Amino acid sequence: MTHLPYDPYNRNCPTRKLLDRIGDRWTVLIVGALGEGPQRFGEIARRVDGVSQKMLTQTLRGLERDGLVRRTVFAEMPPRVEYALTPVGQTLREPLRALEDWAREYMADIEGARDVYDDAAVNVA
Amino acid sequence: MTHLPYDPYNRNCPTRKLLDRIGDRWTVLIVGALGEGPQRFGEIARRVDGVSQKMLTQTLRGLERDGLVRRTVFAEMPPRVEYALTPVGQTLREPLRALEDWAREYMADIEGARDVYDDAAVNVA
DNA sequence: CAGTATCCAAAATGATACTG
DNA sequence: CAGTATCATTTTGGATACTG
Repeated sequence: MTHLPYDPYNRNCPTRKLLDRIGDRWTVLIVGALGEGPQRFGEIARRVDGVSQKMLTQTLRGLERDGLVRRTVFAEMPPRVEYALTPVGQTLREPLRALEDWAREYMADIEGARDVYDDAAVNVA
Repeated sequence: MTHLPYDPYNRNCPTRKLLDRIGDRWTVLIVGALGEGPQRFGEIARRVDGVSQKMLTQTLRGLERDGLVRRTVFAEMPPRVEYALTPVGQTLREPLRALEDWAREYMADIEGARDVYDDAAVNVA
């Protein structure tokens, strides 16, 4: 029995880890927002529709921890904190953009298929 | 005040919907597995390390509903059911592969940064 | 402004037992 | 084999109140 070329399906493979990393509701959106340039906490909060303060803080901390985002605190009053993608963080933009492009091209099809499927189910019920 | 070129951050934008669609623990992995060819339920279950029967069924049903996967039941005994990506499902492979490539290239960096960050935190504590 | 601390609700996932 | 049904649990996320 030969083994697979590689095993993205085994736990602890890189893909799996990435999924754990970006597979939450906010990470991808926040990286996307920061892709347009460094921004302050409040700006990101306003831009990413629906994030709570808690989730924004938590997600940014996680990204900082992983070296994808740099956090700069200016010793001013009132406080100013700026977030920016690091060079590694920048590299994430491209694959995420590919996903975004896919979404723009196909999500309507998906929703169409979904409606058809649900209608069929209703007819059966 | 000009508006943004497009708003992937607003609820109900395509990107947001895609994230809702694939942003769970199993969808991406299962699509990846099916990318290697049509497979039976049990094969997928064995290949995707850690999926429970329940989650596999649930995820496959969702993908079928959205027109990304086709489910074929053979009237045999014991039952045989084959899952395959639809043409639209196939198109998802490319952006997902981009993400996979990124993971293979950068996840080690991420984990390194994470260790550094955590060590620093410990020293402070 | 940019957080932190708590508490709580809801959603996602897992374990287990059973079936055509 | 390929599911379904149910229950328990683990995560996640949101609301709210408070602070340097």
